[in-house]
Amino acid sequence: MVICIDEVSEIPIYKQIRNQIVLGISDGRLQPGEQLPTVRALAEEIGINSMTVNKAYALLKQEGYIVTDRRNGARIRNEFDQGKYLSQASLDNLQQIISEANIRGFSKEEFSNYVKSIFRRQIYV
Amino acid sequence: MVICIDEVSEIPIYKQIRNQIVLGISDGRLQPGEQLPTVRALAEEIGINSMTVNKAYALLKQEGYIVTDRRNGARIRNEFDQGKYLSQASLDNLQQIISEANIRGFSKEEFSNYVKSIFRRQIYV
Amino acid sequence: MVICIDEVSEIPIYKQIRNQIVLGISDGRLQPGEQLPTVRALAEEIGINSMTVNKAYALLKQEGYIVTDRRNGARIRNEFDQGKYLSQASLDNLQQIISEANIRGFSKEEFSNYVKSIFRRQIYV
Amino acid sequence: MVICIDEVSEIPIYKQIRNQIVLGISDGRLQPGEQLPTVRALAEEIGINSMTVNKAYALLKQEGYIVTDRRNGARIRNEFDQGKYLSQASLDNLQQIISEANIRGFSKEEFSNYVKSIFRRQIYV
DNA sequence: GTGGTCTAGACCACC
DNA sequence: GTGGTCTAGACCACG
Repeated sequence: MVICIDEVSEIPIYKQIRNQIVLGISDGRLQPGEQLPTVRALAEEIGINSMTVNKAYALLKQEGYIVTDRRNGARIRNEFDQGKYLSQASLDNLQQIISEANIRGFSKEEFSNYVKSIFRRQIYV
Repeated sequence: MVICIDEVSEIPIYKQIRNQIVLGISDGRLQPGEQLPTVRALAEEIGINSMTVNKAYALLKQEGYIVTDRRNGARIRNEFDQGKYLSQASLDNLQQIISEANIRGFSKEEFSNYVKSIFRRQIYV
Repeated sequence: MVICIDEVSEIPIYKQIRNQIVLGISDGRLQPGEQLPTVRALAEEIGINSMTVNKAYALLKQEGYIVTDRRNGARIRNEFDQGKYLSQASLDNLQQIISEANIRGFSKEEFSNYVKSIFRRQIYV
Repeated sequence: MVICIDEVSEIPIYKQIRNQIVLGISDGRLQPGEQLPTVRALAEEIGINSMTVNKAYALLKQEGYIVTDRRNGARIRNEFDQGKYLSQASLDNLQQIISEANIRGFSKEEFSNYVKSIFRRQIYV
């Protein structure tokens, strides 16, 4: 999977990496148990410092998306908690987005359909 | 409308102010055309630096939520573009939230219903 | 409060800092709401890199012991969750320690009294 | 006795082996004088590098839990020093755990009872 | 080889 | 001024 960094974005690089890997897990480009590139390899590929990749991996590990193993490097977790909850931060974000949508003229049904149109299990096999 | 600052939050204060005003517009606590407190008044009321309020107002103006004129200070915009679109930043955020939801076991329908349950036009008259 | 680093210890410096601050909170040398030295100040005082202190503070923040505030730097949290639980890591550690005690001849009562003798709310006023 | 390795754990494998053997001695699954599998056999059984098992055995020997002789391989020590003391490392760990417990609302008596509830001589004969 | 830690020094957003 | 982020390069424990 290719990681793309937007250097002018105000989102820190380590978070961009984290976001794209979460995205990859969600849409199936990254399969459970799949091997991630090593910290050094990914750093070199993107052209950034390995500490930054390290921080991204540490965050993903802390959030439970990946596991790190001294032998094999980092891997996508095998099983995820299917608890159907969102983190508080995501919930707050969602509330803000809904406010924006409301102001921009979305009705409840329109926005719900809009969300549905984005939500797709895209399995890349 | 009362603005509440969470000093502990990772979200910068100026963005908290912006978020709460957008929320207020969305749920009707702030009506189109309504006058906002002056930068100095709001800063004093909250107990923060007026530069911070200034920054929040500048952001709101740039995003098209408020208008300022030299005589009357800041006011909520009279009419909003009902174009039914989201800013690119919100769209990116939404995509991330949906990814998280997908990984946590939400189905498309479950999540869309979840969103619907949060989306409410709360008109405070 | 004085932070003392053992340079030859196998415990990473950032964790030594974290440990000593938790200890300080527990025995009252650090009061709820109390100001911590800035990242730079503590780094200089100890004679280490500020990134290392940064990492210690980030860990303490993540564990809920301190809060950071863009205006005032880092402070001890005001209120702690009194849920009477231990982290899984501490529980595992405790089990190991108890095994060692058992092998070294402690009876259940002796060890429990031993623990009691260490457990003291030492309020330094 | 079965040794189980958690590949995801942050605890190095050699220490996991050491911990489980100490646990086994404590609860009686490993009897004084009992023969341990050879380094090579255990490594093969667990499916890890024999250097890792070697390191675990070296640590156990250094801590006085096992003895090795050239002919018979490794054996659990026949008699343990019943001096009712803990290693400095364990003492430090215990102090940290008690701090955490104190902060989380445990009283001295509650925690000592909690410890007592974990402390059990489980003799597997 | 891997991830984890640390350094010295820099820049940034926020307030 | 603060904490947060990033870099370039180093060393270490682990396996």
